[in-house]
Amino acid sequence: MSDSRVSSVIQEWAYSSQAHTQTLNPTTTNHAGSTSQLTQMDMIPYSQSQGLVRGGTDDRVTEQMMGLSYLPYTSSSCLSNSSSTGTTNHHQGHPNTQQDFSSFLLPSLRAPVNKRSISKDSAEYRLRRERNNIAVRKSRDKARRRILLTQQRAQHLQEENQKLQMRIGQLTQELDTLKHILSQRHLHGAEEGVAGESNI
Amino acid sequence: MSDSRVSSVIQEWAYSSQAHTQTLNPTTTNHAGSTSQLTQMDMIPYSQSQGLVRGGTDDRVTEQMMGLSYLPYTSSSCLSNSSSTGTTNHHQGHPNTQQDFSSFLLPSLRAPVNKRSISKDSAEYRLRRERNNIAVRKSRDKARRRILLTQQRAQHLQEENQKLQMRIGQLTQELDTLKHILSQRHLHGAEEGVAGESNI
DNA sequence: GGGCATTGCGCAATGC
DNA sequence: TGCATTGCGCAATGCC
Repeated sequence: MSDSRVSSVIQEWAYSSQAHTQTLNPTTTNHAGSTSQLTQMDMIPYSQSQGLVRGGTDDRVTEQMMGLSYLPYTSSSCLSNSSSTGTTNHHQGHPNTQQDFSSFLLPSLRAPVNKRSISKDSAEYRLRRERNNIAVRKSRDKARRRILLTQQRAQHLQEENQKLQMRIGQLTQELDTLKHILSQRHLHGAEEGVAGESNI
Repeated sequence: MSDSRVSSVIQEWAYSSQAHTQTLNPTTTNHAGSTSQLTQMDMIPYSQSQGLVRGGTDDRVTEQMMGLSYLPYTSSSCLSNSSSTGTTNHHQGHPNTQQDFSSFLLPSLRAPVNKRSISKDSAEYRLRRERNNIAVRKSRDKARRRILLTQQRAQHLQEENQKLQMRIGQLTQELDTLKHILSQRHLHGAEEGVAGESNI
């Protein structure tokens, strides 16, 4: 769940440093910076934060936190950037004047040199994209259903809560009544006892 | 809330017919077709479906429906399409061989002829995009918080429900006890009454 | 009308 | 390897 913007930006930058030639702004890395504020909440995967809503008692999340996370990443302009075929428009903003420093980066951050030349035109790329798009739609439908179910569950629980509260009120009142009767009868019984004795 | 793909596709197509020159597939309109299946659920605006979870009892939404909505829209390839500056990559897929039929469309569906020539390079465009991006992040943060709160609410309600159930159990038992005592005392009182009379 | 808010979508990174 | 999840930007549309 780690913030993908850092790596993606670096990677994109690395990409651009080897093949792209766009006019971009050197301010993009702020993306990662400003968003890292809302990590904690965002980082909770659905399977954990929602799954079966189990876990115990420490699911509480400080809701107060995370504000302003939507402030402009950099308010940079991010003007265009058509990659090999002008298809992508994401993670723009890295100066083309950038030299290839990828060799100084950790291997994990280095640009995937010739990652099978993701041609973006290749049928394989389109196939993968299309499959991912399907998966994305599927996943989002699932998420929507999950959210809706949670809302309905909360609604149902609230209604049930009210009924239970009312039931408790009834029981309590009934209990009070019986207690009162009992105490009365107790007194009455004592009086009767006295009266009986005086009758003899 | 209506499916935006229809109009967007038409609009994009109209756009392309007047200025763009890409090689695209004429299969895009299917997008609208396949997604219209999951409307009902998707169409519920947060302000209504979640807002203050008020409204009454008709919030129920047929959860059974909507499945397979993630099936491929068209499995079309949607190869690239760098608009004026190669920035966008959405709603692609409209043959450049298309002629301008926009004049035959209803005014509301017609392409916004020279909608101030959304140059995509203009500072105004970037300004609007950036503002929208900020709004989108803000809105999504809000949605995430809302979802989390709903989950926590459901969790809390469930716990409270269990406590209430236990309380009801206690009260019921106590009530039974008192009722038993009362019935016993009733018998006892009757016996005492008989015993007293026979004593006379 | 102008601006922010929502929402569906595709892309890319990453998780599993 | 492939599907699932998630953040992001774009565009359309809703809502003042």
